[in-house]
Amino acid sequence: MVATSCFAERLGKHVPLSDAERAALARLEENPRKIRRGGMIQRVNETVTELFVLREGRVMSFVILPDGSRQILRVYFPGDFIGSASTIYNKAPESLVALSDAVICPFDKHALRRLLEEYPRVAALLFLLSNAERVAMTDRLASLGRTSAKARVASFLLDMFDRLRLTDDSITDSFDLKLTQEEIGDAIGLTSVHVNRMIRQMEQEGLISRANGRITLLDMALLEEIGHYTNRHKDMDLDWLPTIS
Amino acid sequence: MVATSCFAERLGKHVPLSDAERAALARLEENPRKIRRGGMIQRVNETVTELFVLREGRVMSFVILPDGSRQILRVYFPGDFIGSASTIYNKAPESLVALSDAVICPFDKHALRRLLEEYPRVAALLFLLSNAERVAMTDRLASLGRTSAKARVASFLLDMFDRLRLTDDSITDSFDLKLTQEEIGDAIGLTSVHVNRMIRQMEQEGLISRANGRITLLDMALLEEIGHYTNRHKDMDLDWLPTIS
DNA sequence: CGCGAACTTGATTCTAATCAACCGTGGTGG
DNA sequence: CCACCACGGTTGATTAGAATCAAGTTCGCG
Repeated sequence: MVATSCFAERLGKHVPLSDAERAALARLEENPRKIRRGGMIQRVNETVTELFVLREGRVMSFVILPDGSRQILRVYFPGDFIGSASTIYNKAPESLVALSDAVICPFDKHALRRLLEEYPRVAALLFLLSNAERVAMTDRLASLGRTSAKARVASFLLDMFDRLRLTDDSITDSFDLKLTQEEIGDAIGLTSVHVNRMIRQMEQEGLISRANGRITLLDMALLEEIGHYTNRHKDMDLDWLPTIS
Repeated sequence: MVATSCFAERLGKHVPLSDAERAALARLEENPRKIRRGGMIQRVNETVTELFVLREGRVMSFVILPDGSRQILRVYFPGDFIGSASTIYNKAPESLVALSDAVICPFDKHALRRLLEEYPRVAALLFLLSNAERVAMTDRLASLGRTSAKARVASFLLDMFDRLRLTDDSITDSFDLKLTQEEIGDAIGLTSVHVNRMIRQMEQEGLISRANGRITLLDMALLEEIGHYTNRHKDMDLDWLPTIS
């Protein structure tokens, strides 16, 4: 068996990888670094040449607007590829902060270049996953642009849930959000006060229940309807990619 | 001189391309197809195996929510690569409609596969541009989630302007929007009525002026401030990519 | 035990949506 | 050729949904 990695494992869920590819991906994770909850990984406008694989914990990307308000752009989970913006921009367009204690594996973009050169199939795969991220963004965009506060909360919860379940099979109907209501609000364009009211309302209606930070989804079907949510992870198809050479 | 293409020309603005790469990209555009204004290119949930290069005109991607409201996800200009979602999904997550008479060049995703296999540097380049699209989405996300109606209109106009200028050097301070106020609203999460009020207000304040569908930006600096807008096209850096072999 | 951060709740304000009417213009068919 | 129509734009009045402001309360932790 060849050395594997968090990232290779994730990619391997989509497409079989050769041993050489696995080894190459594992090399990206040679320098794990621990980050404390709240620790800043990357600051907006800072010069960056590094990307990251998130191995453990949770990380968020966000921007702060001139009036001080924050927009959380994305919450990342183990196995996610973070900071891809530095492939095109020398200055970070977004900040990265650990939402929980986390382990990240930084690597220089020149390491990525070598990977792309030597393993074109991996390059293709990264291209596809970047497209998947783009689609995830468009879903959020429709949510923020055209749906009610309640719908946004519902779809946000479902999205977190489905993404967590990708890597953790033990999850059936409940999960630790590990976000404050203020953070939820900053992710979906609401104030913490209003997020609270919506969560509370959904709890009273029997859609969800809560116990010390843990959310249980009681009526998944109704939540999906309320949030206009579609699970994008189910029907991905990458089979048409180049086969292992 | 080797046959070139709309798409190769665009990519070539970022990174020098070899003749072989140009030729390969040109092959994607072998089957141009004319589309009338309003013509549907792709319907959401339909099975799709094609992607497109937009050669002429304008195209938008959008979704319709169950209550009938529409969210426009992206407006595309000549040289743009459209429908990349079908690289991962067999069913289209978004619809594509021509905003003006347009010429699109469809190609099958298996043609893309061959391209990615044979020209790894192009694969890398597509990966990077997909990341750029993702960043553009995050900018919109912050705009919809955390800024006022006026700010959204301002940043939307500036974004259109800067993207048009990428391919059309003759543009200095004015451009044809070719969108109805309702379409603008659907792009930035407002009603047409409110878009009208904002545009009108910005006109009175001397920020912009209008003449039969043509917008002139009178105070670019102030517009950027109002819209919290940053031009992402200026400081892209792809020089670290593999060099021509 | 006391402190601070997160959560909860009510009262009020404000932004944008909704509803409704009207105008101007370009295209169409009688 | 002109009347009419449809679509996009404009404007005012009213409403609704979320923000804001303010004041507790609960919980985890040093």
